[in-house]
Amino acid sequence: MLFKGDFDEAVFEALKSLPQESALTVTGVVKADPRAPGVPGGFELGVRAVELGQRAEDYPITPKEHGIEFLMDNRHLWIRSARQWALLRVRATVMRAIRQWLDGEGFVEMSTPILTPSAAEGTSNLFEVAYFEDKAYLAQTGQLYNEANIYAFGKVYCFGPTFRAEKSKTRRHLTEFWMVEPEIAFCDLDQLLEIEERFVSHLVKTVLESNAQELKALGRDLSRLTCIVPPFPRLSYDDAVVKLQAMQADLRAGKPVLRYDGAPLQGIDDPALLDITWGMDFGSPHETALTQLYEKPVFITGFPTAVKAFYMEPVPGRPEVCKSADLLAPEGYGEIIGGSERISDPAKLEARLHEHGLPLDPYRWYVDLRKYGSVPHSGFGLGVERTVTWICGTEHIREASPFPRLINRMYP
RNA sequence: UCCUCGAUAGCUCAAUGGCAGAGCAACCGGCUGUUAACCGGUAGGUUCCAGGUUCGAGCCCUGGUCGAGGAGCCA
Repeated sequence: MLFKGDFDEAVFEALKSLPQESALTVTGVVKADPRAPGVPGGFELGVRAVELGQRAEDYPITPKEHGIEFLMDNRHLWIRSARQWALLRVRATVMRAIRQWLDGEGFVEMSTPILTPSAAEGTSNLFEVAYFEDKAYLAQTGQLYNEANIYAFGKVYCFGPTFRAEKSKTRRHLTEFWMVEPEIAFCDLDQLLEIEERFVSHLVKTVLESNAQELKALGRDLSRLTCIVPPFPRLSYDDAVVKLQAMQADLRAGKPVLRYDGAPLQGIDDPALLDITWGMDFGSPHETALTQLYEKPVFITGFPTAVKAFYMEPVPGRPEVCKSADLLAPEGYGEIIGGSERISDPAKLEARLHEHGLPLDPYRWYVDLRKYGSVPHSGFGLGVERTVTWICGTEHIREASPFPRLINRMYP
């Protein structure tokens, strides 16, 4: 805060004309003033002396609305803006809380490789890189390696960037994103879900404690976060399909479909988007609809074995479904966690590889894990940017990463 | 890969097929407890590219390029 009386008229005029984002060193007296904005706010600096560092010229981001292409071209400057600044500070809190909670629960952090050998499972979703005379692929999961790690360390997690070469152009997809993947020995699906709901609740609670001002700056409705405590509702895939079919029928009949709080369902423009029969995987419209039925995140359990990965344990007596669970964030945000109990029997695993048409050779080490002291085990992967997007109540995932990588975006 | 929409001043957007416009930013002046301030003035254009229709195209047609939203796939 500068006052005219504290400065020579000419100096005051010169300072006043400094362009936005010029660099200054200021000296002054800190004082409390309720009118002062910012984070944490309530304090301001009565400036007595100013030393000019660098005078900025034509700062591109002006105090008005900008288009997304322009802002993304100027991402290196956009992160200075209040909203982006708040969002990225929440992201840092989430990343800290992830390690804090897992370390406190006795998990051991294990790095899994980012450069991985030619995966036999379709490489269309993987980024290929030159590896000397050979080819390598950027990892899209560390899970298989973590299954090896648990037999040495019990409870482990890997936490790092992961890569998907999917040609997705939606508000939920990045081609490079951060994922934390815990894996636990002697753990079945029910126990896994208890870990997940405690974990996610801790992340939300830590952000509420650490970033109240940031959430306020983002305009987040805090009541949507303070309610995030265990237990989370569990909905079987079977029941979810029935619910979706009923919702679709009501929409088609013009009957109101209500959210958990009694307000009308949002975001389903065409009832045909909710088409589903048992056996189909969920698309994003299905997640959008289901998540609005609950105040908290909801687990969808027991997906059809056919639409899920080969390593998921089939349900005893009902092999057409597997011990899998996705966690869908509320308010239409959708999947933030995918998890399952893994097959622990070597013969069963080999049979599943065969059913998926996968060669045994690249997975020999993975099958080995079931031959030497195999135990029931489970794990999950949580997407950091999706979680931050949900906690912050943000429209698009690209703002949850400092320098997001999207299908059409590598700069800056 | 598919569907929908879009591209005009530095930025955000207007403009019946008939002179290219506004707000913000910049620059000049006024004002000061402002927070995307306010008042007055100045300057700012290869209307994405290549063709075509027309007396005349920012606008209509064809083909591209780029972007946004969505689908599929997924965290």
